[in-house]
Amino acid sequence: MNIVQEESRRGRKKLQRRTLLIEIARRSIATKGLRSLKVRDVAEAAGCSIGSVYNEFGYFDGLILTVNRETVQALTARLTAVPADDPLRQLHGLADAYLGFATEHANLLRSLFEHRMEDDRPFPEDILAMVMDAFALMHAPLVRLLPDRDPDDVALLSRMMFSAVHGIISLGLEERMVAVPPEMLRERLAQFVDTHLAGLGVTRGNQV
Amino acid sequence: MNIVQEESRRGRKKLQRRTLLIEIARRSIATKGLRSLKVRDVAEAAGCSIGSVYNEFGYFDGLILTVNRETVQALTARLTAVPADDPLRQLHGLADAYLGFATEHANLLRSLFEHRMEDDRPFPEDILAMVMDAFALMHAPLVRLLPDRDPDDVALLSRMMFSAVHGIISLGLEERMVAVPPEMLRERLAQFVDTHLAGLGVTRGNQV
DNA sequence: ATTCTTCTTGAACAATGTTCATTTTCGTAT
DNA sequence: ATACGAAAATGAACATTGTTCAAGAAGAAT
Repeated sequence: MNIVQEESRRGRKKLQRRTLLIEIARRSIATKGLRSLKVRDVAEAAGCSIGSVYNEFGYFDGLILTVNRETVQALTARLTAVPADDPLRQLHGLADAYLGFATEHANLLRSLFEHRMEDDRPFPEDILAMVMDAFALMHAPLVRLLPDRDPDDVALLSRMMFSAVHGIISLGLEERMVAVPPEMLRERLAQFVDTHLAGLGVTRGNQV
Repeated sequence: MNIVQEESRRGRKKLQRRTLLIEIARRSIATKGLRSLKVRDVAEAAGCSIGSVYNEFGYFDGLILTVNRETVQALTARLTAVPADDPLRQLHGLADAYLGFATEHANLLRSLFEHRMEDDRPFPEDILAMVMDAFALMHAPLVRLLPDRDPDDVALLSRMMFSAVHGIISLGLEERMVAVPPEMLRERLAQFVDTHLAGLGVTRGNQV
């Protein structure tokens, strides 16, 4: 048998269906939320048996984790697409990009952060690492804005800032507990970033 | 029959068991997480039938919601216990109290924020209101620190600040995706509050 | 064509939420 | 005290959903 899956006929079909399953699951999570995702629904929608889902992902959580993995990737792609020319604008761009992604894919993002493993199965390392990396994207522009600070300090600072942004957005987007009215969220977020930067001693025109 | 439940013998027993059920559920959530809470476990631990749980709470989510309701109450109690003498110290106290509660009751707090209703049953209004109230507790001290600002502005500001704190803490406490190392969390949080206040133009000694 | 490997299937099982007819409990009226 | 009836408790039965696996189908290798 060929090692490379894409080259064998069998492998192509398998991969094709794997993609289909993921796509179906993602769509379901995005529209109806993680809680109403069911194996049988996914299998039926994909036109295959329940067992095939298990062949492909091992256990049902595996499918969810795969969707989540791709969610971080999509998020990261969006965040890294933010122009890095001006560090201050980049920070705002990052916050804004996160807000945009969270708005458009609220349920997917929730699935990423709220999904708990069954029993005490370990949470996949790679997803963890990817989320960390995404949250570290504020590091580079902050370093440029704060050249005199201890780098370790800035590293923590950037993750804190991103965590704060995450908190504001994730609570702000909950229609349930509207911490901040959605319309205002965008500008408020920008204001928040500015305020915090001001607190860090960064004033407009301070960048390298 | 007596209207007041506490006064009838039957009512006393009923209430007693209700309390027991809640206590068992809370303990289970706190130690093993929301996902592994099962009706049968709760019923068995309480020494009653499954049906009784349903008699008491209507549906299983009802029990969870009751626990969550009491979680917000406990959180609020802890937050309102923070001394209000000095507004700056109060803000730090609130952030610290939240961190303390989140550390001691990580799973309970997660249950509060992560629990999703089945299908599209509406999220209980009262819990929502209580969470909002808790998040508004930074309002009073901020008003004192920023007497010249538009009150509506300060209202939003306070909820944003609390949301930010929430984000930092909830991500920081996830062992899964350690955004900030736990040991440092406390001092970093204080630093965050200070930085943000500085950005708002508040310097030490600025309070009324 | 034959054989071997791999994948697919879906029935069966297991775990869990939910219902409800029956039984039990218990306050109240006689 | 007894009988009656409302309220509560019960748990078997059911519904839903995750999981397994023996048997069969499909594809690759020779």
